[in-house]
Amino acid sequence: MAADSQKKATVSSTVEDYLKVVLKIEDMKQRASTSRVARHLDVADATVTDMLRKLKKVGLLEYKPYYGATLTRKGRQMAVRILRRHRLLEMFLHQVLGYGWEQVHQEAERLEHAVSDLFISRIDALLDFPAQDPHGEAIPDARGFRQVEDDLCLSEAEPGSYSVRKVTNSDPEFLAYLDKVGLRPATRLSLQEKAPFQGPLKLLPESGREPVYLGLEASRSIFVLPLKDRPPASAPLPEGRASQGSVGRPGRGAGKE
Amino acid sequence: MAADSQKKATVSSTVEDYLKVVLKIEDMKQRASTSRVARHLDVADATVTDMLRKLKKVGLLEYKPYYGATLTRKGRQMAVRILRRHRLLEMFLHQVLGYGWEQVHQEAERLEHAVSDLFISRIDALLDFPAQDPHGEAIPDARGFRQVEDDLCLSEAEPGSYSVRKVTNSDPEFLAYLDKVGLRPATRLSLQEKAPFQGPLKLLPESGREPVYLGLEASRSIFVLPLKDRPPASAPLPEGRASQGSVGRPGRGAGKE
DNA sequence: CCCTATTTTTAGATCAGTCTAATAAATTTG
DNA sequence: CAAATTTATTAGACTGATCTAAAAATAGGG
Repeated sequence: MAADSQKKATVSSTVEDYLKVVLKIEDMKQRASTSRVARHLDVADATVTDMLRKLKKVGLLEYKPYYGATLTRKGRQMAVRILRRHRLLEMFLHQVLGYGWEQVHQEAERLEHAVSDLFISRIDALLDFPAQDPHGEAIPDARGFRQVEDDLCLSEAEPGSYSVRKVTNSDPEFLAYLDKVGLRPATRLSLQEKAPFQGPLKLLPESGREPVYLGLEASRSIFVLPLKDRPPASAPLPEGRASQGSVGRPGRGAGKE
Repeated sequence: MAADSQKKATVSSTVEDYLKVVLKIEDMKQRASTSRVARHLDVADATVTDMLRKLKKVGLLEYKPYYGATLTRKGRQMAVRILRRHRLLEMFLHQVLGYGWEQVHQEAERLEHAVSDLFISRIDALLDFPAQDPHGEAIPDARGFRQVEDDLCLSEAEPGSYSVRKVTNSDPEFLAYLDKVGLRPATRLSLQEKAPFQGPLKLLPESGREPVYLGLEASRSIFVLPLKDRPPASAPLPEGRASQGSVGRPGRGAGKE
C-alpha cells in the first residue's frame, strides 16, 4: 500500500508493442537482439536500434549496442501489464462476444492499447478472474504475478498420454485447423513416438478421431501436460513431473460458449 | 446488395475525429468553420485548415477557404459510422460493464477507433439492438439510418410537463450532478416558467424531490418530450407535437443495471 | 590472424499531425 | 466606407515513428 509514487509515465502504443515483444523474446530465453525484435514487429532493423536507445533513455530497458535489450523492472512491469490486458481481452472476446479462438488475437492486439484500467478490471470480474486465455496461456494477475507453467513442448515430448495445455501461435489459419481436428486446450491425446528430426509428428487426439499430423513448427507451438493415469500402450511415462492439471483455478476453461 | 465497390479506404483515428466533429457541428445547424472545428478538437486553427484541405482532397468533405467544411456523402457515411460505434460502445459499457453514464464517453472515445466491425455487431446483438445510448441519444442503425428526433430543448420549452429525452453534454461533472438530482433520460419533470434570459431555470423533477436549478448552458443540453397527459397547473401544452415517447423500440432503457 | 558474411548502427529522408508567428481575408463598427 | 477587430491561411518548424542505403562492428572459417 505504499502509495503510487510511480509517475504514470504514459507510453505510446508503439512503445507498448516494443516492450511486449522484448518480454516475449526474453520469455523464450532468447537474446532480444535488434534483428529479432525487428522481425517480431515487422519493422526495419534501423528503426529498432533507434527505439531501443530511446527506451533505454526512459529507463524501460537496458540496451547494449551490438548486443540487444533487457527489460528493467519498470519495463517488465509495463510489459506484463500489456500481456495481462491482451489475454484478458482475448478471454472476454471469446466468452462474452463469442469470438473463435482464431479471431481473438487480432482484435485484442488493438484493444489492449485502447481500454482503460477500469475496463480491464470490469471484464476481469465479469469473467470471474480467469487464469488462462482461450489459447491456454496464463493471464498475469492484477499485481503482475505470472503463473509458472510446467508444461512441455510437444516437439520434445516422449511417447505417452497428454492433455493440451496451451497453443502459442496466433496464426488464425493454424488455429482454425487445430480447432477443426479437435485440438484445443484440455484436449487429451496420445503420442506413439517422439517427434522426428524431419517429417510430421503423429498424434492421436482422444475422442476417436483420425490421427493428426503436425510439422515441426506446429509441434513447437503446442504445449502439453503429461497425464499420469491410463499410461499409453507401450512407453512408460517420463517420471516426476506429473503436475496434474490444476495449474490454475478451475475456472470455465476455454470452451466455446 | 450492389456489392462493396467502395474501396475500404481506411482512415486514421485523427481523420475519424475530424469527421465526427464536422458531423456534430452540421447537426447543430452551424457552419463547420475552421475555428469551430478547432475548438471542438482542441487543436490550433492552422492545424484544422491543413486537415480540412486534406480531407477535401480525399473526397470526405467540401471545403471553401474562409468558409468551412461540409461533409460529402462518403464523409457523412463515415462520420455516422463512428457515431454509431461510439454510442453502441457507450451503451455496452453502461449495460454490460456497469459504467456510470458520466464514465462512458471518455472510454468510448478511445474504443470507437479500435474495435472491429465484428465487435460492433456482436455488442449490438448482445444489447438487443438498442435505439438509444445512455444519454438518450439515438444510435444510428447498421445501414447508417438515423432516427429523427422530435424533442425540444429545455431552454426553449414552454411551461408544462415533460419527459427527459436526451442530454447532449458529456462533461462527467455535469452528468454526475444530473444523476444526483435524479435527472436522467425518461425522468418526468415539470416546468413552471420559460427559461429566463438571465439566471437559472427552475425544474421540478417528478418523484417529489427538491426543485433543480439549471444555468442556460445546462438547459441547452437537455432535450425533452412534452407529456400530453396530466397537464401542468397553469399553462396549456404547446400543441401538435405530442410524439409520445416511443421514438425507439422499448429496449432496456438506460437504467443502471 | 585475416577475410568474408552477418548483424548492427549511422546518416539522411519521409510522413502525419501538430505548433507558433506572421500575413491576409472577411466582418463589424464608428 | 474605412478603420478596427476577428477569423483564416500561409510559412516554417517540431515530434514520433518509420524507411533505405551506406558504413561499422562482430563472428566464423581457413
